[in-house]
Amino acid sequence: MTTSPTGTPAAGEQLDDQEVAGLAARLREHRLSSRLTLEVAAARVGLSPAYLSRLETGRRQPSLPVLLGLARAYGTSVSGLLGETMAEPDPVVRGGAIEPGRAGGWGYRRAGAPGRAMQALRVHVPPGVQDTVVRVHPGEEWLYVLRGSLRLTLGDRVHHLDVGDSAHFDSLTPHCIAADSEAGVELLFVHTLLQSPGGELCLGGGPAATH
Amino acid sequence: MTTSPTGTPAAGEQLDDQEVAGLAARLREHRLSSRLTLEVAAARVGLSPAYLSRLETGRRQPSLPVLLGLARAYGTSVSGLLGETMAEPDPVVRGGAIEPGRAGGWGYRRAGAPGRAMQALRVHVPPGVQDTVVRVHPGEEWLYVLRGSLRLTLGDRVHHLDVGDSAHFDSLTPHCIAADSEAGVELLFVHTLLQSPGGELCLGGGPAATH
DNA sequence: CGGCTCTTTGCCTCTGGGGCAAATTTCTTG
DNA sequence: CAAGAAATTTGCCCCAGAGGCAAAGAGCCG
Repeated sequence: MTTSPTGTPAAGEQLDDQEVAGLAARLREHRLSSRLTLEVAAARVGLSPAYLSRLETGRRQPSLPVLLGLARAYGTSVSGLLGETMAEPDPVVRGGAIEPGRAGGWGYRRAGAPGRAMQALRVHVPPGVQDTVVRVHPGEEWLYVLRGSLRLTLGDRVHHLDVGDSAHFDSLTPHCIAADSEAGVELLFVHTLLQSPGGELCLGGGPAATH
Repeated sequence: MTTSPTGTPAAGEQLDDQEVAGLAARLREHRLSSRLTLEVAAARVGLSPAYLSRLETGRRQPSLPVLLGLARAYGTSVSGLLGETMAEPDPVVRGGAIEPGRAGGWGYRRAGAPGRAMQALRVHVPPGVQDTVVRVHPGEEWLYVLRGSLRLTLGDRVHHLDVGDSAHFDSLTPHCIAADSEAGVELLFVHTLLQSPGGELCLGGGPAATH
């Protein structure tokens, strides 16, 4: 891109140096933490050490195949290498605004864009409660068991979770939860409503354009 | 790669057609679900419609900058486009010990499925850790203190959270966290990535498919 | 200092990203 | 059904840049 061969006015592009610089750093970090030499690492991915050096110094940027190869070689994901908000060493940097979450009660609160929201609740499910039929809607759900044990049914599979375990699933999957211990179960529940970029919710049920 | 100019025996490379085919499909899927035309979408990312078409039909593969641009434009992450949902039919993640992270002494443990819009981690922040400069990005974050106490700075305000407290805020707010107790602090972290451009495509009197 | 290993840099080649414009297909309408 | 308009695909071309090789730096140790 940048400048087109024919002399294009060039469109808005530019590889967030931020992003790329990070990539370079991360690549080196990964290699070093594995105590590999450029030569060895390069061989692993099928590259020349010289080129790998350039990648790590940010003077070149890998093509997709190479990027994938690197990710695989280092046992990470591409997004990991790119520092895309994911479980990665450096990215673990966020903080939060305080919320008057009262102990024992709920720590529920909504913030930011009203459109798409993430909601978090602390729930206590008493023992006797029968399966809760849960609505299926687009989005994701995540939960973490704080106390007691939980029986989680996802689709046709039943999972058993104890303290410290967590689950992450698509809300479209039919799901229901129930306590699996005498004293019931206490858990943190976070869910989002969003997904699908354009979202078709705006086009009413209409068949939208006959085809 | 492939074959070296000088005549290299060629290293092991090959873009998992699997992966690339998926990318193409996903690109199209995203664009269509946003009801955008090649032309519009291409303009958005700064590409020519023709090229975008090629990407969506898998006859070309995007360079890194382009890939990033596309991900941003469609409100997804690169890993999303690459379908890095990673083998994970099992949505349940067991507790287990937190691994001592390398970067800055942070320790974290993924507590949810990777490659989704919502990410969950269990993090351990050691006591001495200095404030971490945090990047601001669109999305929401939520955290819950499992053990220890936390000092978090949100914008210019400093908050103090103890076990059981939680916080929920917009990721755009400059924020950073630090342990506020001897033994550091352990917390659950959940965050989402949102698409930047508000969904203005389908609301209001938009020409949405007349007919 | 002279060798040894690891990393960076100069230089060169050729692949393939990517634009433009024409061709083709698809949906509308008169 | 043909004329038109809009959207997608394809032919063609060009050059930026991926990526290899080999030589030039850096550290290290005896």
